[in-house]
Amino acid sequence: MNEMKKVSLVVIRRLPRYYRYLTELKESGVVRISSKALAEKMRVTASQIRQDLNCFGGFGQQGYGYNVSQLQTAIGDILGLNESHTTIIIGAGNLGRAIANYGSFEKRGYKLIGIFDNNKDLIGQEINKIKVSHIDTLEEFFQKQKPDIAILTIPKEVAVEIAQKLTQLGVRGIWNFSNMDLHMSVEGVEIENVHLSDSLMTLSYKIGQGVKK
Amino acid sequence: MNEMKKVSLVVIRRLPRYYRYLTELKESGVVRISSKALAEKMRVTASQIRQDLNCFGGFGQQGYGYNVSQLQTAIGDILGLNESHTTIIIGAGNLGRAIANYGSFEKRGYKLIGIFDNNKDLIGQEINKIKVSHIDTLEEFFQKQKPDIAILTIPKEVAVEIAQKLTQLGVRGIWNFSNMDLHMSVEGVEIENVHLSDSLMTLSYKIGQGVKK
DNA sequence: TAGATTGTTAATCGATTAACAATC
DNA sequence: TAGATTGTTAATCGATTAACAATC
Repeated sequence: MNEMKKVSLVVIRRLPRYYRYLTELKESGVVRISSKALAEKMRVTASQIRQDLNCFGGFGQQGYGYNVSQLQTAIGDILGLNESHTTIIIGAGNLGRAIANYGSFEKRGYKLIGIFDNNKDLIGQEINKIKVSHIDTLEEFFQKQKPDIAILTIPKEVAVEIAQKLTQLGVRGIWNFSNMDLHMSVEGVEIENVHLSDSLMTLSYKIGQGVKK
Repeated sequence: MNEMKKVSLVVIRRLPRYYRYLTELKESGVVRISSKALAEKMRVTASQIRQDLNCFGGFGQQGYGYNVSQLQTAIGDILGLNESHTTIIIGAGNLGRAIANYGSFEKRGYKLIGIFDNNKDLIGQEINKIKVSHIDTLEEFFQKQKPDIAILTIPKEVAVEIAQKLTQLGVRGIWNFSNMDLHMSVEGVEIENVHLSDSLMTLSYKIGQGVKK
Protein backbone atom coordinates (compact mmCIF):
# COMPACT_ATOMS: atom_id res chain seq x y z
CA MET A 1 0.00 0.00 0.00
CA ASN A 2 2.56 2.50 1.23
CA GLU A 3 5.35 2.28 -1.35
CA MET A 4 8.47 2.68 0.72
CA LYS A 5 11.28 2.17 -1.79
CA LYS A 6 13.60 4.76 -0.30
CA VAL A 7 14.87 7.03 -3.03
CA SER A 8 18.62 7.45 -3.07
CA LEU A 9 20.17 10.79 -2.22
CA VAL A 10 21.83 11.17 -5.62
CA VAL A 11 18.42 11.16 -7.21
CA ILE A 12 17.02 13.64 -4.68
CA ARG A 13 19.88 16.02 -5.32
CA ARG A 14 19.04 16.04 -9.00
CA LEU A 15 15.42 17.05 -8.43
CA PRO A 16 16.09 20.75 -7.84
CA ARG A 17 17.92 20.82 -11.15
CA TYR A 18 14.95 19.30 -12.96
CA TYR A 19 12.80 21.81 -11.20
CA ARG A 20 14.95 24.67 -12.47
CA TYR A 21 14.91 23.53 -16.06
CA LEU A 22 11.20 22.83 -16.01
CA THR A 23 10.45 26.23 -14.50
CA GLU A 24 12.49 27.84 -17.23
CA LEU A 25 10.66 25.85 -19.92
CA LYS A 26 7.30 26.66 -18.42
CA GLU A 27 8.13 30.36 -18.30
CA SER A 28 9.10 30.32 -21.93
CA GLY A 29 5.79 28.73 -22.80
CA VAL A 30 6.84 25.19 -23.60
CA VAL A 31 3.91 22.86 -23.01
CA ARG A 32 5.33 19.39 -23.47
CA ILE A 33 8.79 17.87 -23.56
CA SER A 34 10.18 14.40 -24.13
CA SER A 35 12.84 12.88 -21.93
CA LYS A 36 15.10 12.96 -24.96
CA ALA A 37 14.70 16.70 -25.53
CA LEU A 38 15.05 17.51 -21.84
CA ALA A 39 18.11 15.28 -21.65
CA GLU A 40 19.80 17.24 -24.40
CA LYS A 41 19.08 20.53 -22.69
CA MET A 42 20.37 19.27 -19.37
CA ARG A 43 23.28 17.28 -20.75
CA VAL A 44 22.28 14.04 -19.15
CA THR A 45 20.82 10.83 -20.61
CA ALA A 46 17.13 10.39 -21.30
CA SER A 47 17.36 7.10 -19.45
CA GLN A 48 18.46 8.85 -16.30
CA ILE A 49 15.60 11.30 -16.45
CA ARG A 50 13.04 8.53 -16.89
CA GLN A 51 14.57 6.44 -14.14
CA ASP A 52 14.71 9.39 -11.77
CA LEU A 53 11.14 10.45 -12.35
CA ASN A 54 9.85 6.92 -12.04
CA CYS A 55 11.10 6.80 -8.48
CA PHE A 56 8.14 9.03 -7.71
CA GLY A 57 5.54 7.91 -10.18
CA GLY A 58 4.63 7.85 -13.84
CA PHE A 59 4.41 11.48 -14.81
CA GLY A 60 4.68 10.97 -18.52
CA GLN A 61 2.56 9.56 -21.25
CA GLN A 62 3.74 7.16 -23.92
CA GLY A 63 4.03 8.72 -27.32
CA TYR A 64 3.67 12.21 -25.90
CA GLY A 65 6.30 12.89 -23.29
CA TYR A 66 5.79 15.02 -20.21
CA ASN A 67 3.55 17.97 -19.63
CA VAL A 68 5.99 20.65 -18.51
CA SER A 69 3.72 22.48 -16.14
CA GLN A 70 2.35 19.34 -14.53
CA LEU A 71 5.77 17.85 -14.07
CA GLN A 72 7.14 21.05 -12.62
CA THR A 73 4.33 21.15 -10.08
CA ALA A 74 4.80 17.48 -9.25
CA ILE A 75 8.51 17.91 -8.59
CA GLY A 76 7.80 21.03 -6.59
CA ASP A 77 5.43 18.98 -4.46
CA ILE A 78 8.01 16.26 -3.92
CA LEU A 79 10.52 18.89 -2.85
CA GLY A 80 7.99 20.47 -0.54
CA LEU A 81 8.05 23.79 -2.35
CA ASN A 82 4.32 24.10 -2.52
CA GLU A 83 3.89 24.33 1.21
CA SER A 84 5.32 27.27 3.05
CA HIS A 85 8.34 27.00 5.34
CA THR A 86 9.31 29.47 8.00
CA THR A 87 12.99 30.24 8.41
CA ILE A 88 15.29 32.12 10.74
CA ILE A 89 18.83 33.26 10.10
CA ILE A 90 21.41 32.96 12.82
CA GLY A 91 24.38 35.22 12.21
CA ALA A 92 23.76 38.65 10.69
CA GLY A 93 27.15 38.94 9.01
CA ASN A 94 27.69 39.42 5.31
CA LEU A 95 26.44 36.02 4.26
CA GLY A 96 23.46 36.15 6.59
CA ARG A 97 22.48 39.50 5.16
CA ALA A 98 22.93 38.30 1.61
CA ILE A 99 20.62 35.37 2.24
CA ALA A 100 18.10 37.54 4.09
CA ASN A 101 17.93 39.82 1.11
CA TYR A 102 17.79 37.06 -1.45
CA GLY A 103 14.32 37.48 -2.86
CA SER A 104 13.94 34.24 -4.71
CA PHE A 105 13.64 32.22 -1.52
CA GLU A 106 10.44 34.01 -0.57
CA LYS A 107 9.09 33.20 -3.99
CA ARG A 108 9.55 29.50 -3.36
CA GLY A 109 7.69 29.53 -0.08
CA TYR A 110 10.46 30.19 2.40
CA LYS A 111 9.34 32.88 4.78
CA LEU A 112 12.01 34.57 6.88
CA ILE A 113 10.58 35.34 10.31
CA GLY A 114 13.64 36.09 12.43
CA ILE A 115 17.30 37.06 12.41
CA PHE A 116 19.58 36.54 15.39
CA ASP A 117 23.08 37.59 16.34
CA ASN A 118 25.15 38.02 19.46
CA ASN A 119 26.66 41.34 18.42
CA LYS A 120 24.92 44.10 20.41
CA ASP A 121 25.62 46.66 17.69
CA LEU A 122 23.43 44.77 15.26
CA ILE A 123 20.45 44.17 17.53
CA GLY A 124 17.44 46.14 16.42
CA GLN A 125 18.88 46.83 12.99
CA GLU A 126 16.53 45.95 10.16
CA ILE A 127 17.49 43.55 7.38
CA ASN A 128 14.88 43.04 4.72
CA LYS A 129 12.23 44.31 7.13
CA ILE A 130 13.17 41.86 9.90
CA LYS A 131 14.68 43.25 13.10
CA VAL A 132 17.82 41.52 14.34
CA SER A 133 17.27 39.98 17.77
CA HIS A 134 19.78 38.90 20.35
CA ILE A 135 20.62 35.23 20.25
CA ASP A 136 19.65 34.98 23.91
CA THR A 137 16.04 35.56 22.93
CA LEU A 138 15.99 32.49 20.72
CA GLU A 139 14.25 30.25 23.22
CA GLU A 140 11.59 32.84 23.91
CA PHE A 141 11.10 33.23 20.16
CA PHE A 142 10.53 29.51 19.72
CA GLN A 143 7.84 29.59 22.38
CA LYS A 144 5.82 31.94 20.22
CA GLN A 145 6.77 30.76 16.75
CA LYS A 146 8.27 27.52 15.61
CA PRO A 147 10.43 28.13 12.56
CA ASP A 148 10.92 25.08 10.36
CA ILE A 149 14.40 25.87 9.16
CA ALA A 150 17.36 27.61 10.78
CA ILE A 151 20.02 29.04 8.51
CA LEU A 152 23.40 29.08 10.21
CA THR A 153 25.76 31.78 9.00
CA ILE A 154 27.95 31.81 12.07
CA PRO A 155 31.61 30.97 12.79
CA LYS A 156 32.39 27.30 13.21
CA GLU A 157 33.41 27.85 16.83
CA VAL A 158 29.81 28.33 17.89
CA ALA A 159 28.09 26.16 15.33
CA VAL A 160 27.76 22.99 17.39
CA GLU A 161 26.45 24.81 20.44
CA ILE A 162 23.82 26.68 18.43
CA ALA A 163 22.85 23.59 16.50
CA GLN A 164 22.27 21.71 19.73
CA LYS A 165 20.18 24.54 21.07
CA LEU A 166 18.08 24.58 17.90
CA THR A 167 17.60 20.85 17.99
CA GLN A 168 16.45 21.07 21.56
CA LEU A 169 13.99 23.80 20.64
CA GLY A 170 12.50 21.61 17.94
CA VAL A 171 13.77 23.01 14.67
CA ARG A 172 13.16 20.67 11.75
CA GLY A 173 16.00 21.54 9.45
CA ILE A 174 19.37 23.25 9.66
CA TRP A 175 20.96 24.81 6.60
CA ASN A 176 24.51 25.11 7.77
CA PHE A 177 27.03 27.50 6.20
CA SER A 178 29.52 27.45 9.05
CA ASN A 179 32.81 25.99 7.95
CA MET A 180 32.31 22.72 9.79
CA ASP A 181 30.17 19.68 9.15
CA LEU A 182 27.23 19.25 11.45
CA HIS A 183 25.64 15.89 11.99
CA MET A 184 23.03 15.91 14.68
CA SER A 185 22.14 12.31 15.10
CA VAL A 186 18.81 13.38 16.51
CA GLU A 187 15.81 11.83 14.82
CA GLY A 188 13.71 14.39 13.01
CA VAL A 189 16.29 17.10 12.55
CA GLU A 190 17.63 17.24 9.02
CA ILE A 191 20.85 18.97 8.09
CA GLU A 192 22.34 20.34 4.90
CA ASN A 193 25.95 21.37 5.17
CA VAL A 194 27.10 23.88 2.57
CA HIS A 195 30.77 24.49 2.04
CA LEU A 196 31.25 27.26 -0.44
CA SER A 197 35.00 27.08 -0.21
CA ASP A 198 34.97 23.39 -1.14
CA SER A 199 33.52 24.35 -4.46
CA LEU A 200 36.16 27.03 -4.99
CA MET A 201 38.90 24.52 -4.19
CA THR A 202 37.48 22.09 -6.71
CA LEU A 203 37.66 24.88 -9.25
CA SER A 204 41.34 25.54 -8.43
CA TYR A 205 42.03 21.87 -8.88
CA LYS A 206 40.42 21.86 -12.31
CA ILE A 207 42.38 24.94 -13.32
CA GLY A 208 45.61 23.39 -12.14
CA GLN A 209 44.94 20.24 -14.14
CA GLY A 210 44.09 22.23 -17.24
CA VAL A 211 47.61 23.55 -17.33
CA LYS A 212 49.25 20.16 -17.44
CA LYS A 213 47.09 18.96 -20.32
CA MET B 1 56.55 8.15 -16.92
CA ASN B 2 53.69 10.62 -16.73
CA GLU B 3 51.03 8.81 -14.74
CA MET B 4 47.81 9.95 -16.38
CA LYS B 5 45.17 7.86 -14.65
CA LYS B 6 42.51 10.57 -14.61
CA VAL B 7 41.09 10.92 -11.13
CA SER B 8 37.33 10.84 -11.00
CA LEU B 9 35.39 13.94 -10.03
CA VAL B 10 33.79 12.28 -7.00
CA VAL B 11 37.24 11.82 -5.53
CA ILE B 12 38.28 15.39 -6.34
CA ARG B 13 35.21 16.74 -4.63
CA ARG B 14 36.14 14.92 -1.47
CA LEU B 15 39.60 16.48 -1.29
CA PRO B 16 38.50 19.83 0.14
CA ARG B 17 36.78 17.94 2.92
CA TYR B 18 39.95 16.04 3.74
CA TYR B 19 41.77 19.33 3.66
CA ARG B 20 39.35 20.82 6.16
CA TYR B 21 39.63 17.99 8.63
CA LEU B 22 43.40 17.83 8.33
CA THR B 23 43.70 21.57 8.86
CA GLU B 24 41.59 21.27 11.97
CA LEU B 25 43.69 18.38 13.26
CA LYS B 26 46.90 20.23 12.52
CA GLU B 27 45.66 23.31 14.34
CA SER B 28 44.80 21.27 17.38
CA GLY B 29 48.31 19.85 17.41
CA VAL B 30 47.67 16.31 16.18
CA VAL B 31 50.84 14.98 14.54
CA ARG B 32 49.81 11.65 13.08
CA ILE B 33 46.56 9.93 12.23
CA SER B 34 45.57 6.55 10.84
CA SER B 35 43.02 6.14 8.07
CA LYS B 36 40.86 4.37 10.63
CA ALA B 37 40.85 7.26 13.09
CA LEU B 38 40.30 9.85 10.36
CA ALA B 39 37.50 7.74 8.93
CA GLU B 40 35.70 7.75 12.25
CA LYS B 41 36.00 11.50 12.55
CA MET B 42 34.77 12.05 9.02
CA ARG B 43 32.16 9.32 9.04
CA VAL B 44 33.45 7.53 5.99
CA THR B 45 35.27 4.23 5.60
CA ALA B 46 39.02 3.88 6.09
CA SER B 47 39.10 2.07 2.77
CA GLN B 48 37.73 5.07 0.99
CA ILE B 49 40.30 7.38 2.50
CA ARG B 50 43.17 5.10 1.51
CA GLN B 51 41.78 4.62 -1.99
CA ASP B 52 41.25 8.32 -2.47
CA LEU B 53 44.71 9.31 -1.30
CA ASN B 54 46.37 6.65 -3.37
CA CYS B 55 45.02 8.28 -6.50
CA PHE B 56 47.70 10.88 -5.89
CA GLY B 57 50.50 8.92 -4.28
CA GLY B 58 51.51 7.05 -1.17
CA PHE B 59 51.35 9.62 1.56
CA GLY B 60 51.24 7.21 4.46
CA GLN B 61 53.58 4.82 6.11
CA GLN B 62 52.75 1.26 7.10
CA GLY B 63 52.37 0.74 10.79
CA TYR B 64 52.32 4.47 11.42
CA GLY B 65 49.56 6.15 9.45
CA TYR B 66 49.74 9.61 7.96
CA ASN B 67 51.62 12.65 9.11
CA VAL B 68 48.86 15.23 9.48
CA SER B 69 50.86 18.28 8.51
CA GLN B 70 52.52 16.63 5.53
CA LEU B 71 49.27 15.24 4.24
CA GLN B 72 47.52 18.55 4.67
CA THR B 73 50.21 20.29 2.64
CA ALA B 74 50.13 17.57 -0.01
CA ILE B 75 46.38 17.87 -0.48
CA GLY B 76 46.68 21.65 -0.49
CA ASP B 77 49.20 21.28 -3.32
CA ILE B 78 46.92 19.00 -5.29
CA LEU B 79 44.10 21.51 -4.92
CA GLY B 80 46.37 24.35 -5.96
CA LEU B 81 45.99 26.18 -2.66
CA ASN B 82 49.66 26.76 -2.22
CA GLU B 83 49.92 28.96 -5.25
CA SER B 84 48.13 32.28 -5.34
CA HIS B 85 45.08 32.90 -7.51
CA THR B 86 43.77 36.29 -8.50
CA THR B 87 40.02 36.74 -8.56
CA ILE B 88 37.44 39.28 -9.62
CA ILE B 89 33.83 39.51 -8.61
CA ILE B 90 31.20 40.40 -11.17
CA GLY B 91 28.03 41.64 -9.53
CA ALA B 92 28.30 43.81 -6.42
CA GLY B 93 24.97 42.79 -4.94
CA ASN B 94 24.49 41.17 -1.57
CA LEU B 95 26.15 37.90 -2.42
CA GLY B 96 29.02 39.58 -4.24
CA ARG B 97 29.65 41.75 -1.21
CA ALA B 98 29.47 38.82 1.15
CA ILE B 99 32.07 36.94 -0.86
CA ALA B 100 34.26 40.03 -1.21
CA ASN B 101 34.28 40.40 2.55
CA TYR B 102 34.79 36.75 3.26
CA GLY B 103 38.25 36.75 4.80
CA SER B 104 39.05 33.09 4.66
CA PHE B 105 39.46 33.09 0.90
CA GLU B 106 42.43 35.45 1.14
CA LYS B 107 43.98 33.11 3.66
CA ARG B 108 43.89 30.29 1.16
CA GLY B 109 45.64 32.23 -1.55
CA TYR B 110 42.71 33.79 -3.39
CA LYS B 111 43.45 37.45 -3.95
CA LEU B 112 40.55 39.68 -4.94
CA ILE B 113 41.77 42.31 -7.40
CA GLY B 114 38.59 43.71 -8.90
CA ILE B 115 34.85 44.11 -8.50
CA PHE B 116 32.55 44.98 -11.40
CA ASP B 117 28.93 45.96 -11.74
CA ASN B 118 26.71 47.74 -14.22
CA ASN B 119 24.85 49.82 -11.65
CA LYS B 120 26.20 53.39 -11.82
CA ASP B 121 25.31 54.04 -8.18
CA LEU B 122 27.79 51.41 -7.05
CA ILE B 123 30.74 52.44 -9.20
CA GLY B 124 33.54 53.85 -7.11
CA GLN B 125 32.15 52.46 -3.90
CA GLU B 126 34.69 50.49 -1.88
CA ILE B 127 34.08 46.89 -0.82
CA ASN B 128 36.81 45.35 1.25
CA LYS B 129 39.23 47.99 -0.04
CA ILE B 130 38.46 47.29 -3.69
CA LYS B 131 36.70 49.99 -5.74
CA VAL B 132 33.76 48.81 -7.79
CA SER B 133 34.38 49.40 -11.51
CA HIS B 134 31.91 49.55 -14.35
CA ILE B 135 31.50 46.31 -16.23
CA ASP B 136 32.37 48.16 -19.44
CA THR B 137 35.93 48.53 -18.19
CA LEU B 138 36.39 44.78 -17.93
CA GLU B 139 38.29 44.41 -21.16
CA GLU B 140 40.62 47.24 -20.28
CA PHE B 141 41.18 45.65 -16.89
CA PHE B 142 42.18 42.35 -18.47
CA GLN B 143 44.75 44.13 -20.59
CA LYS B 144 46.56 45.18 -17.45
CA GLN B 145 45.87 42.27 -15.16
CA LYS B 146 44.78 38.77 -15.96
CA PRO B 147 42.67 37.43 -13.13
CA ASP B 148 42.58 33.65 -12.87
CA ILE B 149 39.08 33.30 -11.54
CA ALA B 150 35.89 35.28 -12.10
CA ILE B 151 33.16 35.00 -9.50
CA LEU B 152 29.74 35.54 -11.04
CA THR B 153 27.13 36.91 -8.67
CA ILE B 154 24.84 38.29 -11.33
CA PRO B 155 21.29 37.56 -12.49
CA LYS B 156 20.90 34.60 -14.80
CA GLU B 157 19.72 36.86 -17.62
CA VAL B 158 23.21 38.24 -18.16
CA ALA B 159 25.25 35.23 -17.08
CA VAL B 160 25.86 33.70 -20.50
CA GLU B 161 26.86 36.98 -22.07
CA ILE B 162 29.33 37.80 -19.29
CA ALA B 163 30.71 34.28 -19.24
CA GLN B 164 31.37 34.45 -22.97
CA LYS B 165 33.11 37.78 -22.57
CA LEU B 166 35.28 36.40 -19.77
CA THR B 167 36.17 33.34 -21.79
CA GLN B 168 37.18 35.54 -24.67
CA LEU B 169 39.34 37.63 -22.38
CA GLY B 170 41.17 34.55 -21.18
CA VAL B 171 39.85 33.86 -17.71
CA ARG B 172 40.80 30.41 -16.44
CA GLY B 173 37.95 29.62 -14.12
CA ILE B 174 34.41 30.79 -13.51
CA TRP B 175 32.76 30.33 -10.15
CA ASN B 176 29.15 30.78 -11.10
CA PHE B 177 26.45 31.68 -8.59
CA SER B 178 23.89 32.87 -11.09
CA ASN B 179 20.83 30.70 -11.06
CA MET B 180 21.62 28.94 -14.33
CA ASP B 181 24.11 26.29 -15.32
CA LEU B 182 27.01 27.48 -17.39
CA HIS B 183 28.95 25.10 -19.58
CA MET B 184 31.42 26.84 -21.77
CA SER B 185 32.71 24.14 -23.97
CA VAL B 186 35.86 26.13 -24.50
CA GLU B 187 39.05 24.27 -23.77
CA GLY B 188 40.92 25.70 -20.83
CA VAL B 189 38.05 27.47 -19.10
CA GLU B 190 36.83 25.59 -16.07
CA ILE B 191 33.46 26.18 -14.48
CA GLU B 192 31.94 25.50 -11.10
CA ASN B 193 28.23 26.10 -10.90
CA VAL B 194 26.91 26.72 -7.41
CA HIS B 195 23.19 26.54 -6.77
CA LEU B 196 22.49 27.53 -3.20
CA SER B 197 18.78 27.06 -3.61
CA ASP B 198 19.26 23.47 -4.78
CA SER B 199 20.70 22.70 -1.39
CA LEU B 200 17.79 24.38 0.38
CA MET B 201 15.31 22.38 -1.70
CA THR B 202 17.09 19.17 -0.80
CA LEU B 203 16.67 20.16 2.82
CA SER B 204 12.93 20.74 2.36
CA TYR B 205 12.64 17.33 0.79
CA LYS B 206 14.36 15.69 3.75
CA ILE B 207 12.11 17.54 6.17
CA GLY B 208 9.03 16.49 4.25
CA GLN B 209 10.11 12.86 4.32
CA GLY B 210 10.82 13.01 8.03
CA VAL B 211 7.17 13.69 8.68
CA LYS B 212 5.90 10.60 6.94
CA LYS B 213 8.27 8.31 8.82
C1' DT C 1 -3.51 2.87 -37.48
C1' DA C 2 1.49 4.08 -37.31
C1' DG C 3 4.80 6.63 -34.80
C1' DA C 4 6.54 8.23 -30.74
C1' DT C 5 7.90 7.84 -26.30
C1' DT C 6 7.18 6.16 -21.93
C1' DG C 7 7.93 2.80 -17.89
C1' DT C 8 10.68 -0.88 -16.68
C1' DT C 9 13.74 -4.76 -16.96
C1' DA C 10 18.30 -6.26 -17.96
C1' DA C 11 23.31 -5.15 -18.90
C1' DT C 12 27.10 -2.32 -17.99
C1' DC C 13 29.85 0.54 -15.73
C1' DG C 14 31.98 2.80 -11.87
C1' DA C 15 32.46 3.50 -7.07
C1' DT C 16 32.76 1.59 -2.52
C1' DT C 17 34.07 -1.79 0.65
C1' DA C 18 36.57 -5.82 2.20
C1' DA C 19 40.59 -8.36 2.54
C1' DC C 20 45.30 -9.15 2.92
C1' DA C 21 50.15 -9.23 1.66
C1' DA C 22 53.79 -5.83 2.07
C1' DT C 23 56.35 -3.20 5.18
C1' DC C 24 57.43 0.27 8.50
C1' DT D 1 60.78 -8.79 16.61
C1' DA D 2 55.68 -8.15 16.96
C1' DG D 3 52.04 -5.00 16.07
C1' DA D 4 50.03 -1.72 13.37
C1' DT D 5 48.63 0.14 9.33
C1' DT D 6 49.39 1.08 4.75
C1' DG D 7 48.92 0.28 -0.48
C1' DT D 8 46.52 -2.48 -3.53
C1' DT D 9 43.90 -6.24 -5.43
C1' DA D 10 39.57 -8.54 -5.50
C1' DA D 11 34.52 -8.63 -4.28
C1' DT D 12 30.41 -6.19 -3.70
C1' DC D 13 27.32 -2.90 -4.22
C1' DG D 14 24.84 0.82 -6.39
C1' DA D 15 24.14 3.88 -10.11
C1' DT D 16 23.90 4.62 -14.99
C1' DT D 17 22.84 3.27 -19.50
C1' DA D 18 20.75 0.41 -23.01
C1' DA D 19 17.01 -2.00 -24.77
C1' DC D 20 12.41 -2.98 -25.64
C1' DA D 21 7.64 -4.27 -24.74
C1' DA D 22 3.67 -1.58 -23.38
C1' DT D 23 0.72 1.98 -24.73
C1' DC D 24 -0.82 6.56 -25.75
